[in-house]
Amino acid sequence: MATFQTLPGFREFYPEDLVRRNHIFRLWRQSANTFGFAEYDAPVLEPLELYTAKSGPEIEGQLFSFTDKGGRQVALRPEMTPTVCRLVGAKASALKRPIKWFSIGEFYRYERMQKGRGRCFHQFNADIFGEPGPEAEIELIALLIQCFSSFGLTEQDFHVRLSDRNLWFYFLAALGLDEARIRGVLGAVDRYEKYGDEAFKPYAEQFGPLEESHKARILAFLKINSLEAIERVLAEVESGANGSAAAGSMRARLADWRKLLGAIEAMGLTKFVTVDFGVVRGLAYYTGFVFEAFDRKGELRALAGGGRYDDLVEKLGGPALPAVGFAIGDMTFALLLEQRGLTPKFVAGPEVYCVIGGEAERLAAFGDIHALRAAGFRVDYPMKDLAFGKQFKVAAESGAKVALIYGSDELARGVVKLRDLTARSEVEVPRNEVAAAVRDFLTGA
RNA sequence: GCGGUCAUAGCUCAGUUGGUUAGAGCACAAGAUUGUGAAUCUUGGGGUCGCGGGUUCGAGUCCCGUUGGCCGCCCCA
Repeated sequence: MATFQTLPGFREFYPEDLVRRNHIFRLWRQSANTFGFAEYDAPVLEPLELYTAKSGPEIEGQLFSFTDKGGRQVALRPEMTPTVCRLVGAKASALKRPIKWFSIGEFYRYERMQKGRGRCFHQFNADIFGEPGPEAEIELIALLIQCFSSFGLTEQDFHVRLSDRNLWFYFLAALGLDEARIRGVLGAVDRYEKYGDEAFKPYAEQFGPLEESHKARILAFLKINSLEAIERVLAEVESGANGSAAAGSMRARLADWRKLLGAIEAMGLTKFVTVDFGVVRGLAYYTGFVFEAFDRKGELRALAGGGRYDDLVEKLGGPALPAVGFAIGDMTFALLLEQRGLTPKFVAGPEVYCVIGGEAERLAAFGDIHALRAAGFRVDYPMKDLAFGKQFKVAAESGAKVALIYGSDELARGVVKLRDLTARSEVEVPRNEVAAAVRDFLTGA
């Protein structure tokens, strides 16, 4: 039947699908608003260079990119971060600090579909610009947790894994590794959870095998899961040979950790946060704390990810401006809600359904219908004459709480019957009091 | 880019070693029923059997190709 198919990986939202999507967006937006974040939006189509500048030309293979009629190389946006960096960078000196922004938008990546991943998806993005200290991370991690909790998800359902690329850099530098080797090790750490020792293979191929003592210490560092564990490692580094410079940086960094974890505890959110140095996040532009949200059962791919990217605004042509942000994808998140039975089921139907006798009664009903709608009530009625029995059935199935009955008997007496569709009881009200009676009924008066 | 698996009505699926005009349930619509509800009965609309080719007297069924879905690998901003 379908001559034209939906493009592979793209989604269509029928009304019942859009109900669920809107529910998700509504609570995300509400959470961001309660945290004082301002909403923005931006174009879906951007210059290709916006993405190749940040991630290199290889990225183009994963973009919906093409040349437009003006000869411009363009791409559908695969993420929000470069765009928001441009927006903020362009007006940085005029924006009130702290800059707390969020958006909800659709993104496109030319990829093969998998569970929880398609070629188009929506993301909630929240970012704070201009705040170099952990105060920004505190606010964002709290918001991330709220974006999940507001759906009824608990610490049984998800947690936020928190790590720190700064400490990783200081630590690996103390081992005497140069920057290229450090990035190689971080790549292995990123894959370690999935592949175990295999994860170090690419490093070995590029730089030769890792020294055994180094590897043991790296694996121990990877297993850090608490503030106390960080302190133990710090003591080791301080007693190490070329550790003195790195030890100073690590000691200073520990103050940020205390501030961050202290604030999370004060908010009562400790149960949602897991210190886990196995998280480093793949891309190189993160410069400090990084975090990812996962389902507790570990069945789904990442629900959300974020971290600090202090160099990116400047790299994209703006002023030097520290930044932290995170994004939640809608596909995996919807899967989690589905698994936990937390998706809403009902389309918002009418509150009032009008049962109409015939053409003469229809004209009488129209006056009330329009007045009720103008007063803000959701009102529906059959568009063609139907048997009364059928109309009551439709009224009941519509989800309406109340039916208004416009029959010839009633109108002859100057009244309308108001039927309580739940209790199946009726009262008569004078025609000029219909709006008031409906309001009283629906508000429980 | 690679691999596995699947594709019949809006949905879930039957369909015999290849054999008449491709079926059921649900859903939708009409009627029984121009004044009162989730029931019942009757009836109806809806299919190029994903698409293309091949084998055959004959293909939903067998073969090849292709497109698409799902799952995994690579990747994951």
